[in-house]
Amino acid sequence: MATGRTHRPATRSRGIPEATVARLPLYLRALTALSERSVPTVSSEELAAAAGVNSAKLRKDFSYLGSYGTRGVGYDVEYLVYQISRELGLTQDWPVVIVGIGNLGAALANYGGFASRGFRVAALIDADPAMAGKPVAGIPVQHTDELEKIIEDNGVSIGVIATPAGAAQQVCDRLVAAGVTSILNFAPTVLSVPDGVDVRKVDLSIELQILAFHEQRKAGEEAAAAAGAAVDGIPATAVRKQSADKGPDGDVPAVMPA
Amino acid sequence: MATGRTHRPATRSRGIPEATVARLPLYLRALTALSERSVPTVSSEELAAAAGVNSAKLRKDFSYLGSYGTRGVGYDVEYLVYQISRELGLTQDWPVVIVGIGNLGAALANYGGFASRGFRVAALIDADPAMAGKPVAGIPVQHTDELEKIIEDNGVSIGVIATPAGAAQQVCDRLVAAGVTSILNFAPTVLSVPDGVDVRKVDLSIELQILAFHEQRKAGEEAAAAAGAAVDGIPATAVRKQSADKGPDGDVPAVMPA
DNA sequence: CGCTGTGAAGATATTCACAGCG
DNA sequence: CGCTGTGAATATCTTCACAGCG
Repeated sequence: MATGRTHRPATRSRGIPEATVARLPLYLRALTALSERSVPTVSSEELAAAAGVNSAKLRKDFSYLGSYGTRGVGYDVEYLVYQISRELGLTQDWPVVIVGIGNLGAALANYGGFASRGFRVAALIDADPAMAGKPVAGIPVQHTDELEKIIEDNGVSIGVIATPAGAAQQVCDRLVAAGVTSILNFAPTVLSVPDGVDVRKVDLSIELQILAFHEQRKAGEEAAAAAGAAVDGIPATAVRKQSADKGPDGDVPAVMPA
Repeated sequence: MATGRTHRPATRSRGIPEATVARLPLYLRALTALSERSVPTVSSEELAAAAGVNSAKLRKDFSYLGSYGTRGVGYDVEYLVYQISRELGLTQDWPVVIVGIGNLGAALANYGGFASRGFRVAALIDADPAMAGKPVAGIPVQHTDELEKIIEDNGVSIGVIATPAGAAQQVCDRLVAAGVTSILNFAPTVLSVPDGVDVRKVDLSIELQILAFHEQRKAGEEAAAAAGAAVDGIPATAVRKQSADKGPDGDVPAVMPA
């Protein structure tokens, strides 16, 4: 509540469905691997297997981009690599800033997948004065005070937030005010952003929780009638297990304070 | 192609839709924050705002769990925290191993959100003998040779892979063979796993590419008829931009080799 | 004949809008 | 009267299955 909208409303881009967009990078990676092995063409079946999807889905996805295949043959690898890259906007250079250079921020700075896809780490920013000047992944860390200047000087439109949860919204606001319109958020918080700004979220703990859900299900199926459903009819005045104890700060990833 | 199935087929658990499961952790986090502030009840509207979703969706999500609210009032925070925790399987302890202790692995090991949700880092594993014994986040790193023993001794069913792409499938196979049935994969590769094993993927570079897509779109809308569509009718023998150069190993996050 | 491209069917997910309980 | 819980309407995504091009 307050700062207006929050999530991207499935912007319904040109005509390409969001679900398809989310898979294009997957196809691109598989195609790049083929390209490096100098494979000239692939069938939808082969490429789908390499990307971990089914072939009908892949063909439908590609159909939104245009008719880039050849019936009876398959797809030209190089051609598709180019088309998908272009569609994703990877034929241009995207300067990116990473804010919050703890373990995670450092891992991101070192991540090879960035540079290899048109993303260039323009700057690393941290609130800790002791970090200033220290090189991480060959790039000197700059202090948060410089944030606005860095964004403007480098024409940065994509920002990565890897700070503790408590600092994320504030950093986000500054990034947005300085002109950033896309944010990749690793802090476990919901960010409020104005319309027109995209936020994507990566949350390690959420992924684990989803796994735990399915894991529990599996265990339940095995034990089935074995142990029997012991815990279930809880009185309306709950039981609670591990909610309001533990440290004062909910969910903060223990990266360097920013 | 080869190792059988690949992705989780939307296991369609009890009756709870996958999309709902994916949001439960979000609600849980918001509720935990309220709980810490000793807020006794919330309306769907308030909670939805805190979780960044709309209230109709939230109510529908909760309706799959049961009727835990009170009409005219809202939801009891503590009670809901418990119910969601239980549904997600967080009332039990999940020992987790992290394989690949580079920057990313270390960030994960230090991540507070794990411990706070019933996940316990049972062991850190790395292939580099030089790492063995070195403590990371207070836990001594063990060598890959011990992997099977560690899994069995600790009854681990969830594994986190933070190795370079090249090692991921191999590590995955060993984890699965040793009894792991849920995997969180940070390596930029498609993992093949047998039926019954869940894989979730977190891919930093994919998220950025999705942002770039939308970012490009925004730019395009602004410039609209300005610059005009210059690049488009490319001959079928592509142009390629940045595919087959760069280091020999596609997408590897530059974490410690495993 | 093989494989793409795609309508149409089916499955999921989201949103609306309101009945009905506290 | 306020707010939940939910059928019904809509939107989105996936899968099927096959026409039709190379």
